[in-house]
Amino acid sequence: MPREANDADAAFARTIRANGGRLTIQRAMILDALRRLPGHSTAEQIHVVVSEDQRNAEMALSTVYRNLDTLREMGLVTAFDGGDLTTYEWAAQDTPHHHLLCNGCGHTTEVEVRALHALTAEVRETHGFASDLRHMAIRGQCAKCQRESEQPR
Amino acid sequence: MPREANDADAAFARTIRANGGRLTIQRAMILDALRRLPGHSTAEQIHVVVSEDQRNAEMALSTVYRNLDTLREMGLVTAFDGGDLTTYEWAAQDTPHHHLLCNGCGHTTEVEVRALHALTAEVRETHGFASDLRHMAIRGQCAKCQRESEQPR
DNA sequence: CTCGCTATTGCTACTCTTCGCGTCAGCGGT
DNA sequence: ACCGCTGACGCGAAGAGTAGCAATAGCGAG
Repeated sequence: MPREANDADAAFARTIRANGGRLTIQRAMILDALRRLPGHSTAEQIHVVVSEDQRNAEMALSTVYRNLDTLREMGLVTAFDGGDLTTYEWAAQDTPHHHLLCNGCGHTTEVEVRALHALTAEVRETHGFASDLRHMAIRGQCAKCQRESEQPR
Repeated sequence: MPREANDADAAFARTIRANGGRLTIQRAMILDALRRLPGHSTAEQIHVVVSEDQRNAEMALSTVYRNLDTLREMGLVTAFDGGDLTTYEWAAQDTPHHHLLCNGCGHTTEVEVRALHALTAEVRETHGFASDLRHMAIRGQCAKCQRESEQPR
């Protein structure tokens, strides 16, 4: 067992307790699955991984959803609703990025946007709101769909 | 019949046809409902309004959803998924605004954010993406939830 | 180590939204 | 004014995600 894992586990437990939560086997298993899965994963995928890892009992799908939501509230997980499925990602290993979501074709592109610092600052000053800009969805029209709608048949 | 209505109807029909769509009675009725309903409305509310207005046949709820989605793709309607229900708004009468969505209490606040111009510009230059910033969701923690998590019990 | 409080789990029922498919009706062309 | 092509409608059912509730199990206190 590498040392990192223990550190991460400890930090995980600390954060959960700090929010008045409990470190259950289910949550530990979800943490594990999230660390194992690269990038965005759906609740269903996480459920499958967790079910394969038969260290303990099976887990209800609703428990997966519930915990992902709880962990998101605690800031340990980021969620992104891409119009179709909702995907989740372990916040610690998440390189901050954003999603360009095309209204036309529904395609999403991951990008990094520098201009968001100004946004964070403005929202904090004017509303005391601490924005979490990981996984923000920016709707609009991608280059391809723009061309198509400008030159109809 | 005021003149505006006819103008709006004509523009509506033009936009729909330009996108290869057809102006059906159902779409006209939804347009009407959206103009009548102030601010954000759910598909269910729109369905109710449309059903009261018995000019024509009833409309299936799935038709309401389908058309709202189609109109959104055409840019005539803006949609916002507030974590619970999805709300829609007639784009023409929509004062551009954004939503601060708290991860903790789930409360949403409508705001206007000036810093978004820079974001639009950056995304257009780097990705050729025409962002539609009406109804953007900004996740984070509201002032109240920040205080609560800083001073636990 | 044991006890008790209460957060969490599993199950099931339910809600919101989308999909598939057969039928209907805009709308462009004759 | 009539035809035909194909987009749109209605209906029924599937899918994703949530809520309610009784039973279970963390975790802090004694």
